[in-house]
Amino acid sequence: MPRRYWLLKTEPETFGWDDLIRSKDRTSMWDGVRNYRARNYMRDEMKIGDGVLFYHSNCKPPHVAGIARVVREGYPDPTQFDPASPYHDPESRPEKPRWYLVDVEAVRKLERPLSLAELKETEGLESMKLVKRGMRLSVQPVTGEEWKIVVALAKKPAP
DNA sequence: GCCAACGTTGGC
DNA sequence: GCCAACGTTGGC
Repeated sequence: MPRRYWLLKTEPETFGWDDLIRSKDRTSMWDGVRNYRARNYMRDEMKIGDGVLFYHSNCKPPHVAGIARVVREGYPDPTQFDPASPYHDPESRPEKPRWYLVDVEAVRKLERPLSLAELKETEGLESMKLVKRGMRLSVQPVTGEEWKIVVALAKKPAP
């Protein structure tokens, strides 16, 4: 089974790379995702050991900050059952949960942040979902080739 | 099941 | 702050 790769978007104001590093075991639940396609990826397709590009959105500039990995596979997002949580979903029942998540663990920070603008200009990433306009999905598959290019790009000096 | 209205995302 | 893209809602 070949390892797969993903990109997870997060707003650094809400939960950023430094928050993941400060988490116990540098690991966190990826909670609060309320989109069915993203849910399906986490519930059905993300496997232990899969690589994750940790992407900061809604900041200046938006960028990939680090590399993480999946350490626990799809299970129900507990925040959906918590009335005090902003992610509470009153229509979801514990016997038939609507929302799933995975746990991710920080692997390492990139040598330098890779801005969206730079990724857009990088050869080989033209069809990466992230660089497509209007791509809002917060959990995206990344191809092995794209992963290699991104990891190698971070080792090069900033343009 | 269609689709218009509306809300959210998120880069710019 | 703007606005394009896109998901969701709800009337029919």
